[in-house]
Amino acid sequence: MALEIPEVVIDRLPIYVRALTVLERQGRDVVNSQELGGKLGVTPAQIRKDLSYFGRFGKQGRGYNVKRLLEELHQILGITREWSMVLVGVGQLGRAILGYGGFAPQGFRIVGAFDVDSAAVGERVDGLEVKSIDVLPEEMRQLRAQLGIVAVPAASAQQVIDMLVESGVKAILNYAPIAAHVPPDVRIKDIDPVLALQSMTFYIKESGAAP
Amino acid sequence: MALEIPEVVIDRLPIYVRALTVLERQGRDVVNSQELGGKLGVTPAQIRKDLSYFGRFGKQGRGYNVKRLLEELHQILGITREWSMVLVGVGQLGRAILGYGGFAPQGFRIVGAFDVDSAAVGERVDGLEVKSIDVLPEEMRQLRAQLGIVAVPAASAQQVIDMLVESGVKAILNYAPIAAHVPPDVRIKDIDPVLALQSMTFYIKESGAAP
DNA sequence: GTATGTGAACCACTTCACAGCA
DNA sequence: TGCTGTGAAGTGGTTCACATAC
Repeated sequence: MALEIPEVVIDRLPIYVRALTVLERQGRDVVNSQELGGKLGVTPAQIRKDLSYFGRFGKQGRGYNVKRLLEELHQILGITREWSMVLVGVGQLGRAILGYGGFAPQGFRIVGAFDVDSAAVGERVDGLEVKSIDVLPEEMRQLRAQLGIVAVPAASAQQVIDMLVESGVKAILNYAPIAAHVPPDVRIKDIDPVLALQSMTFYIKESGAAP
Repeated sequence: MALEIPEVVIDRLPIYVRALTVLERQGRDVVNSQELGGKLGVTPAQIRKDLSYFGRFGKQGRGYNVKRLLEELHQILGITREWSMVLVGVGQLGRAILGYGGFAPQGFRIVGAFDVDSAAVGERVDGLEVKSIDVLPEEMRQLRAQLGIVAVPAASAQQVIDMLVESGVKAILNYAPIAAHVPPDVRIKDIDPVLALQSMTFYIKESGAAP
């Protein structure tokens, strides 16, 4: 159980969780690495190796107990508990994030919403009062959110990220189209659909007629 | 110019484009791999190696001409032209995608919107009439969209993806939380903020107090 | 003098293949 | 017998370091 687990491995664990959750809901007791791999487009060996970083969760000749493995993965990823998040940027994108129903069922709750635009401040969106970005630091002392979501324009994103880091946030989900700088103890993941599209067009650029 | 360019390389090109676009707007003529790397959190050697797959765009002793390199990258990625996309799923998430202002400036246009829900069909959202999923195949013959965006619930996502593939779509941006199966000639990229969050909590799970 | 382009060396992740256990 | 767990082998990507060009 070495201390150096590749980040790619950690990135795969949530997809295992997702697939196992489906299996559990279907009432499946056991699954083997072959079947799980088939569903996810991952080789069976990959799955077994990934899991072996954390322990021995399977039974030879049978496979993995779905419920047991799911619990272990929850534990490993730290998603047995609820996580509080603050959102910065309550424009069109920010509102969509606030309204997104996919976070809550997985234990991620948005507990604060902030914006620079004084027009938005004071407004109530999805049950949350939008606060001024200026009060972020003091509000954060109450909220104690460990996660931040950034949904501001590129121009102000780095500044907002600095404020979140300053306020003690340890992980950031960044929707702004910038390569942000954060201290080494802070995690950041970018969500940028345009980048995804731009890399896919490379592979299909010869095919199909232009409009 | 080998035929086997690593996918990771292709995935980085759009971030180079993004950074170079900013530099161009600032009126910068030249940039070297050191500076560009600093902005992006990528080593200078990485950038040079990545670019070397496609040609020699730099000048020794000087660096890269910003405008020239940007044009080359646009060409490589196939983003000199406009791309048409169809959206399937006009729920809360789909509406947010339709309203998202980040696609159009990069040349990605949503030209069709579809839904299973007959209540949504016929409605006009962001200037587009929502059509029934049933007419997707025939509509696609007119629209000739090469890209598809999937914003339907997990339960129907694979089915929708199959239909898009059937209709000739060659790349899919998938917002549904599933590991979809597509033929080898079809590209797919997933956007799932929950997965991003769940992998970050691994690293921060010891820190901070629970609510 | 300075920064690119690139083989070679290095490192990290994936896959293999089989011993070991249920 | 069947499938896990895992060292060892293999593969692919990154970094080095320097010849090359401006």
